[in-house]
Amino acid sequence: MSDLLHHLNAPQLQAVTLPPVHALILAGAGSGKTRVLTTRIAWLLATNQVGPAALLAVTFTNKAAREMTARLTAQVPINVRGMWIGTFHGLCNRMLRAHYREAGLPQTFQILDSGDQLAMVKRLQKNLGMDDEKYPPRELCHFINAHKEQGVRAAQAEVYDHYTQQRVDFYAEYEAQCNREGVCDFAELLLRSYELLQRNEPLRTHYQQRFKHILVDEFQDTNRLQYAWLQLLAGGGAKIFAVGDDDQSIYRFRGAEVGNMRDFEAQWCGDNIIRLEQNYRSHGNILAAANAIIQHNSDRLGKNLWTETGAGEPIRVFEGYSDLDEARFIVEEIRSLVRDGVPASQCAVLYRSNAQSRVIEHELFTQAVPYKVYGGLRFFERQEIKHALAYLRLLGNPDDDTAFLRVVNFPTRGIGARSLENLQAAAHQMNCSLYNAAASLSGKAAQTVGAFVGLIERLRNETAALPLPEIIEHVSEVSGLLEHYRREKEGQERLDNLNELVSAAATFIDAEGVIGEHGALADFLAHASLEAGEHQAGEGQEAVQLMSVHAAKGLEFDVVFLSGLEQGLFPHENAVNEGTAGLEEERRLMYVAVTRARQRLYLSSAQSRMLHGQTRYCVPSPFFSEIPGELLLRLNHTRTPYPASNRQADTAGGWDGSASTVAGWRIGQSVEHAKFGAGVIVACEGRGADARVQVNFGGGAGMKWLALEYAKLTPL
DNA sequence: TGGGAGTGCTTTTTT
DNA sequence: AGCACTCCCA
Repeated sequence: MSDLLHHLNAPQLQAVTLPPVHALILAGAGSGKTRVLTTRIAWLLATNQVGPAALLAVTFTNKAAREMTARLTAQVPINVRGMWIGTFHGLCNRMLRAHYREAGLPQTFQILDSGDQLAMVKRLQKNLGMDDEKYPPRELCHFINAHKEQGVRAAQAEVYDHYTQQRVDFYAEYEAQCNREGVCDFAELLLRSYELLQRNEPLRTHYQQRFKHILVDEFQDTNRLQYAWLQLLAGGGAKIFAVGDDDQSIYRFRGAEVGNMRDFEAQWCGDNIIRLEQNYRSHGNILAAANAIIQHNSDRLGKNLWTETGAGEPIRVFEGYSDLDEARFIVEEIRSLVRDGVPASQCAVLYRSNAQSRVIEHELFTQAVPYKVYGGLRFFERQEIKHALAYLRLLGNPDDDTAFLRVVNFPTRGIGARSLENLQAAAHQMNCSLYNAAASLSGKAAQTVGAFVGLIERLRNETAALPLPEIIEHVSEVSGLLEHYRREKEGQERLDNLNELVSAAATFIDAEGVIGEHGALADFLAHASLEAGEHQAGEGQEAVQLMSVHAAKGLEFDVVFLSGLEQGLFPHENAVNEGTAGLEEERRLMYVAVTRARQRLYLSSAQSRMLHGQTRYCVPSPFFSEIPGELLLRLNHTRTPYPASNRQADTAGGWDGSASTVAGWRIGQSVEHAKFGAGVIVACEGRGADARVQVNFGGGAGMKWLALEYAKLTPL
């Protein structure tokens, strides 16, 4: 037990050993947040205050949940299998599986991932004859999800004009269709679990009495519904131990409400606020920069990171002539760092948007530096995997129209669009699933679709007694999936992945044991939806790590390159257009990025950048000026420009009629305007009296078109 | 049915 | 520029 608490600092110790009270732990970057959370759990168990069943610990990602479980197992000799440790979605899924009847769900209900949801929306839209240009499917998905995340059902949704009326009506249709098919989207898992607890008094009392301690990770990322769910569960006296950092709230765009922290502070936790401000990760200069940046935000709960480590190196700043030049600089630095013994995997290149990775990847590739890119397609999102899973879903739940349509004609079985239209019409009329409507078809479609239904029936019978991995093998073979990919020219990788799916199922069985009386299939499918699997990147390998700033949250590296620090890119212009709230979130993102670095931080920008197929001329990010100058070491202009011949140089008179010079002004030139201040010319147009230039004045005035005849510009 | 051409979009992302 | 998606034709 003393071992448990031995290495904690004073505030950490205080947090870990709090009596049973609601508490908010404000944990700065690198302050030992996860450690405090798991040690708190371990301490509660080790001191016999509660048993494992009385604890609920919730995270946002499966990775975080796994890490917590692993650390806990190392700290206390306890079987964590029965404990409620998991993601919000995972725990809600667990609750709904356990009480599917009370929740009004079929026992084998399937989970729609975002892609499935989008497909469902498109299909429904078509069936309802809804204009998909006026009502873009993605926007409808967002509309539905946003409502669910606010706890609002279609019946309660506010309608203020025809446009919302249409969307609310659609939301109602969507709900009805999900219920017919017996499927839940992600937000539905949460909302339905919440409603179940709210409406079902015995169940609510059961869980309220069972859980004595509720521990929440990354509390700043909770949305309204998640917060309400926690409050409901804690309604019977359980104590909420919430760990979070309002300065690292970077998911506002997907519904996270930092306001939950304030509310929790005001309504729940009273004076039980503990700040973890000692940082064990970064050198002093890096922390000083981070603190200086975040101080420009308003309405913070307030926190100041400090470290016992020395100031360390200055922050290196580089301004490239172009994105290519910037990339070349980064890769040269990395090569020299690696020569000096820094592991490549301890070098990370971060960027605001994924599109920026291309140039850097290209340069790394050219210089033969191994690298890994995070982000992109994940295992369970691959086409061949989704196909195989669709067959499996149909075995468990034939009413799953999304799965039905995905594979009814894959591999091709001569079932064309006409047949499917007829089938959908029939299903609509009979108010039943496509699968069940198949029998009512006539003509050729009756044969082809009938054969497909026969195939599914046959597969279901043949696999009834098989273990899960063998079910998957059998279904992949008999459905023709394997044969299809064997014939395909580039099919080997897909075959490998299907093999991998079989292994994944075997691993799953071993790890989880067979849960649920209906066998492992439904559990495995839920697992596949809830945990889409690893991104391509493999951790720990000797490769430079490339990722977006968002993806870097929670990670740390010896050396961090933060690239593309330009007005409009970081902070992103879309965010800036959202006003102060948008800009402040960008600033938090900047804060997250900076605090990823342990020893050395590079901040780089480019004067011109290829974006959406066009060269853009850029002004350095306003975030530069928020860092005290004495922390910075400017490396600019110590090198010669990257040879222009390596990319076509700007020549006067663009092919599309635009110009790169006009009346003596040229793109890229720095200018000063009496009213707007300093800026850079980013575009030229017209001639004579019509001559205009577009100038980027950065944070102050933004982009402006100026008529040269009137505007008073002076070269800088 | 499948591929080739044409069109439009483009911040961040977990479950 | 690059990618996803749609549409149309052989």
